[in-house]
Amino acid sequence: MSRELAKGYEPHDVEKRWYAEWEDKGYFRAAATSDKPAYSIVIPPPNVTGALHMGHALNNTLQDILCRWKRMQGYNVLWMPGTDHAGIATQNVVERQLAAEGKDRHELGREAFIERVWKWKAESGGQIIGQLKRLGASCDWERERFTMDEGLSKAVRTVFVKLYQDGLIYRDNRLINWCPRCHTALSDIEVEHEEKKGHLWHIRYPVAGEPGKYVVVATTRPETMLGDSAVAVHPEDERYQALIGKKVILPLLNREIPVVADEYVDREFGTGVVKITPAHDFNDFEVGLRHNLDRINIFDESGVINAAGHQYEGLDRFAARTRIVAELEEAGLLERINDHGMSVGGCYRCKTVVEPYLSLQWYVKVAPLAERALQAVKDGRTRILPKQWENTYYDWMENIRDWCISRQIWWGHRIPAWFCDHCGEITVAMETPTSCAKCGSDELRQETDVLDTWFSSALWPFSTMGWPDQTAELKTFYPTSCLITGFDILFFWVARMMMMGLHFMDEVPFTDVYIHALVRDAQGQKMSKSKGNVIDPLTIIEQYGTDAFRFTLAAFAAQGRDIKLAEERIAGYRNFCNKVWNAARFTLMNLEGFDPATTKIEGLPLSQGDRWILHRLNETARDTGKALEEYRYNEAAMGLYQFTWSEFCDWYLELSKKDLYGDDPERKQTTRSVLWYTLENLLRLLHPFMPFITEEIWQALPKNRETGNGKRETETIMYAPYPEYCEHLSFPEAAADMEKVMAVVSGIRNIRGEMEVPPGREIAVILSCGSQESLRLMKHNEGSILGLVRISDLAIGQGIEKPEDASIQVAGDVQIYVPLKGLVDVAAEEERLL
RNA sequence: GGGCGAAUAGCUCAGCUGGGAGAGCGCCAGCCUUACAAGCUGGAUGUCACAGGUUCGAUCCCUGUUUCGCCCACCA
Repeated sequence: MSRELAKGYEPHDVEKRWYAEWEDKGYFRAAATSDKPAYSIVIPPPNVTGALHMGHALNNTLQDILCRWKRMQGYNVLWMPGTDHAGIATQNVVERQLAAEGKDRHELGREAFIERVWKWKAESGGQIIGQLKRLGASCDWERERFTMDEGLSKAVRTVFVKLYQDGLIYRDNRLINWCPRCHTALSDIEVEHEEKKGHLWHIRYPVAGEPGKYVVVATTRPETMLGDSAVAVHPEDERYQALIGKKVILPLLNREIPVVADEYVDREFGTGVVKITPAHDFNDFEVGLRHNLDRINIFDESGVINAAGHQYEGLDRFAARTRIVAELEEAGLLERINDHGMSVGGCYRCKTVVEPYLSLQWYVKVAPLAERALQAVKDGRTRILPKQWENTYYDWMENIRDWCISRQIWWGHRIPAWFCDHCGEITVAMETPTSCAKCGSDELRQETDVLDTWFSSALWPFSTMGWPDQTAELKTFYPTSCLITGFDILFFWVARMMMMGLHFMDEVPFTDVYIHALVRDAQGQKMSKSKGNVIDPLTIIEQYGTDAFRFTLAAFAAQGRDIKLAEERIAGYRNFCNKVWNAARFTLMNLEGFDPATTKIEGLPLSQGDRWILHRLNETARDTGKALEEYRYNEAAMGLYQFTWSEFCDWYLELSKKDLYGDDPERKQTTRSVLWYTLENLLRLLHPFMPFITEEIWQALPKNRETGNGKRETETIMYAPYPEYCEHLSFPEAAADMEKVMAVVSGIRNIRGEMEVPPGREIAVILSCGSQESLRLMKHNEGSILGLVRISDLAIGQGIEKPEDASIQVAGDVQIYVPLKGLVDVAAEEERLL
């Protein structure tokens, strides 16, 4: 029995009701083993600390569309959900809370702090999961994982131990990027470079033993001079030949440092003399290696000058700069200051300016891993779409440097390495060793560092499926079918999953990678809290409904282009939802007592209009599927929009009234069948995009009783088969004719106005054929009703300027009938009017 | 310094393998028409950034220019 639908679509109640139902019934569940073909996607795990933002909304809408579509196509779909422990980010959140209580983590101690983070996670972490549900995400929630849960921790330890044994993990004391606020090392890609205005200070370094003589060095960071252990010139620079091998006096500290010759120096830049600070500059570090220079670390872990800076000890690095510049000037050693643009690196978590910092860290030797990851894409075993991202991927993989994986924070996977204080042996093992394997001492202490968050997420495609155990899930769902993500984590995540997947599973982690755009505001600005231009997806959902929002995102998701989200567009698709809703109401009103089982489309006496809409439905199904195959979400969405509104609603529903309200029972029944069939299939096509409204209407549609006890093949539209192109419902000639009808009706509109149109609500346009002229337009349609227009279509008040305006040149053979009031002879009308 | 992308109606954007310039919103005019005023009907609006080239034909392909945006890079 059909249910009464409310006059306008009210999303909130519908969304809540159906999501609960789907979840209760276990419709999102994937089977570990199944006869059906497998389709799998792993979610890019959002940070536990996260709240749903536009990026998530887009990313997960696109994934959900694919999952729902594949499920309807009969696949055994696994959408693996979960969250990331987000080391630094999460630690920062909890540290801020502590700060608000006037405490810091060191007061608590490591264990208590970690406990506190877990407590926080239990209480308020994972709100994003609830928000994903609001979005309609059809993840298999029963499988939800966390990058620090027991299974994933085991996977992380296994990988670490194996890589260590393979010689792919090592420790080294070198310069890394250090965040003086987070107090941890960062990998190269965790540093965000920004062009900033700075200065180039030209400083005089007196030559030792030659009073009055000095060389001028140019630097953007005068405070680092405290750590200078040389100045360098180019070996072939004629100006400075005499200087090479001599010593200069480091101003302020009055330390003698050598002048070295190194090809690294650019003669053209500045004065051609460079101060060398091996402990605080990546280039200088290399120069220092070549010339065996001291590495003088002048900062503590907060970027405050340490004892090596003598009289400046205790000064923050920027305060030190100010003071050093002032003192140099006082001493007459500051020659000049130039404005100078430069790029400054900031911590990707807290934006603090990072410091090149000398320290002992753990690294992954990535070159061998990268080679395979590179090859897999070149071979096409993994496709990256849009294709232009392949180059970016290649470029990065080809120039990749070793990955610093240790972090000096507490929240994360603690590195499974133990140091023996007696013999210095390092034991790397799955479980805590009881004694040193080398000297037998039981005084072992575990490494305090934890792993980079991205280390555990690199394992996500297989760790979530139970690896290192050989599970049925791995067998069924690995490699995954597709990964959908933003380009911002191509290096952080995608590239590393490729490396780890190939190394540990010997197979790529996914066959397709679809890179989507960034969501910006309507002006094209990146959304950020500081700019105050953030649009909250949940506010949008409240206001317009999830389906409208999802449809908007899909319609905007053109490949390779950022999305500038304009709120008016969302309103437009909210209207579209309402249009679908009302088309359904109209259909339902006319389907009283209709049983789809009794009237199969095949074999019905279809009118031209029937054939046309069935043909267009058929084409739309074909086009939508094809667009989705190619990740052309916007084309799929736009095609459905056009079909629904401009064809089904604007034309077919109007045409159908003639038959539905007419007195030909056969026509009426056929029309009801076509209406039902078209709407039912349209709902299925729309379902991946608009899951809620389509389920609500689908449930209200008359059920096919053929399957027994009034039930459908499936209880939910989620598992109703996705429409495919059917050869026998292809009526190209009907489509061609209908286009002509539309053209003719438009033509008739041109002669309205000066026609006397009797009162009444509708008229039918009937075309009969006779002459050659009309045959050209209407040859298959003798005597049939081709179009129905409302009386208001024939608006009064607009005349014809010239005969060509009446594009009904065949008017002599065309008659307009007004069913309620009799017949208007167009030929006569035209005669009269023109 | 390399690399990538974009420039189409007032606004936000489609336009995939050269031949019709399009959508939504906004604007103007008219409609409370029993599916829908979150709607219906009609209307106005464009040197498709600029300059060359290829072609019977270019928004689309090629070259160059300009303007924006992004990514990567160790020139102090």
